[in-house]
Amino acid sequence: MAASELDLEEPAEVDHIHDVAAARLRGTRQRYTSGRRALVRQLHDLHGPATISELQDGGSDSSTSSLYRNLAILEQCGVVHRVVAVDDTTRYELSEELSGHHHHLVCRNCGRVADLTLSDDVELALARAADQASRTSGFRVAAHNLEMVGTCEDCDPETA
Amino acid sequence: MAASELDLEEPAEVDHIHDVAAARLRGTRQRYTSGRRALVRQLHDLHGPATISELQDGGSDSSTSSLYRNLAILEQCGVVHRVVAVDDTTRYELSEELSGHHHHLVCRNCGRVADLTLSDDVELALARAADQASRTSGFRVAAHNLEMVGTCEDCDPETA
DNA sequence: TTACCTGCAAATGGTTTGCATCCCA
DNA sequence: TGGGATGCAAACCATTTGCAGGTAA
Repeated sequence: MAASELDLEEPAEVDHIHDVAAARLRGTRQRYTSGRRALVRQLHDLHGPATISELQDGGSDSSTSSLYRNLAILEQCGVVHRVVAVDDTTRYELSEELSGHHHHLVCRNCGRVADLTLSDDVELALARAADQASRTSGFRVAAHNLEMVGTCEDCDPETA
Repeated sequence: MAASELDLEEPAEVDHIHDVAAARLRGTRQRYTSGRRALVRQLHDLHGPATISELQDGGSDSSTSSLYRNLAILEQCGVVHRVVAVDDTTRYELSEELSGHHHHLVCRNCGRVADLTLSDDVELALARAADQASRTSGFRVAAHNLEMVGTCEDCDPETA
């Protein structure tokens, strides 16, 4: 990307994401403040869901309580999605509506989480499995999450 | 099942599970106490992963700290598996080695979690997806968890 | 007779909340 | 200029840990 080194946004998708976020907040009489905008921007730039402390280390200058509050508010309006991975840490990412449908790779050693997009035929198989589960279980299945658990390249002794 | 109404075990699988648990503990110089045995029995009898308070309500007479300690110890020797569902509650179940490979249905309203077994062809598709992810991502994928999220019959307004 | 196990109570740590202040629509 | 937003510090709550008995091998 040839974008500016500064904090200016890359126009295309990011602007759209900001527009959606602002609209969603306006809908409930809330404001798209600079802190919230920075948060959304940060979540967009990352390659996978981030923990609170990763967000703070990543340059967020909001207080911890504001981070939690804003993430909760953005989650309520469907802009942010909360993820709890096997290592028990809570992470946040943009909602699939904004980031596209995907799944996660989780490192069982360091807790790192990366996004993973499945091929269409696997997604189709999952959708059919969801239908079948709806029919046989009494649950009305609305979504599915797949987590592939393993060891990332940094933690894999075989790779080193 | 025509087993006794009392607390006597059903011989078949449960005995095997107790045997495995006892052996695993012995391997690390630990004891299969009555509290641990009761815990394993309780986890076996339930239809899905249970929370600490469900275990306590379900008749466990161990102290809370012993419950946590024993679940951690049993997890370390591969008898118990910890699950964190979307609603943030930590749950425990017998490991897949003892309960068989399965996935979970989660009610996004009440947090209830039920076991779900997928058809072989879906499992095959997932295994292939895991292979592909291993090849393309740098992660060495060792396991996968699928969570179907929806509304259980008790919480579904359409069903009522 | 040494370990291991248990229960109680205190400590921990991530997350939430109360409150006073700040600030934008 | 009023209602939301923020920061700080205190509160909360699930989980962990220290310690002083118990208990089994």
